[in-house]
Amino acid sequence: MTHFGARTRQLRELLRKHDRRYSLRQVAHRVGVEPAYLSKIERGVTAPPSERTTVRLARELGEDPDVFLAMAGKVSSELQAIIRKRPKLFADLIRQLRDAPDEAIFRVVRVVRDGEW
Amino acid sequence: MTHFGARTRQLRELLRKHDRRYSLRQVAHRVGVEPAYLSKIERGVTAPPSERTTVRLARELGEDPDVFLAMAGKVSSELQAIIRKRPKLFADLIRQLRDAPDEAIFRVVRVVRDGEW
DNA sequence: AGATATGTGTATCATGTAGGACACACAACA
DNA sequence: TGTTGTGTGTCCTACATGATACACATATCT
Repeated sequence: MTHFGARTRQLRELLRKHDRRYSLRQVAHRVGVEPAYLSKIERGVTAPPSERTTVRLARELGEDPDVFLAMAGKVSSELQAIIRKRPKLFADLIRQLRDAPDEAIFRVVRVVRDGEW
Repeated sequence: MTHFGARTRQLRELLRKHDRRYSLRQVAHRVGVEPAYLSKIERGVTAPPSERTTVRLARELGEDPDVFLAMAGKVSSELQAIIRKRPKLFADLIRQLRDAPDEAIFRVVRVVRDGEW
């Protein structure tokens, strides 16, 4: 398991090869944090940042926010809010799908999306 | 929306009518917190307690832990862990079901449970 | 060579989270 | 009437979270 910071650095350095505006300092500036802080995050000296900062970082680096949040050990507060509105239903559903193959979950998404009920 | 503390007090006082072991002090003792703390929780003076304490309280009062956690503004860390393992899949699924009627979600649970795929 | 940019070490801080300790007033009970 | 139990007010605290500020050495342009 490669930690959150390592992944951040990896993405940033990849982008940097074609665009030198992806220095640690410039990314930190665009994301709205101090360079020293981003440095510590990338090296894993500090725990991953807040949800807000994690999402900004994800957008900046072209990563999926939900995936990036997951690597940061978090679940989007938006998703949590959806679950909290109908806790029993969603808790049952999620536990039910815990060991289901990706394909099965994806099928559910598709079926619901296409309203084939 | 009746807050977490009010609901706790309500459940406790209901149980107390038939069993005087459901005094605030005794419940607090069994749950493992100070009476003064539980008092503050029930009156909403303090924010809802930790996940651990919330779940103990739920069990003590015969409430569903997921529902109780939801009232406390939280989502079980167990459920979060499941989501974090496949963030894209679960994020899509949950957003997809945000506005679905209860019945539709329940049907999904049932279908997956019975393996009718 | 000089200016500018880069990553990092060290120190510090504000706020939130999750409670514990203790005393007090009141009610019930024997 | 004393003892026991009950709920609550006040004060305090340990730890985690989420960062900032600043200085410094090094690397990169011009």
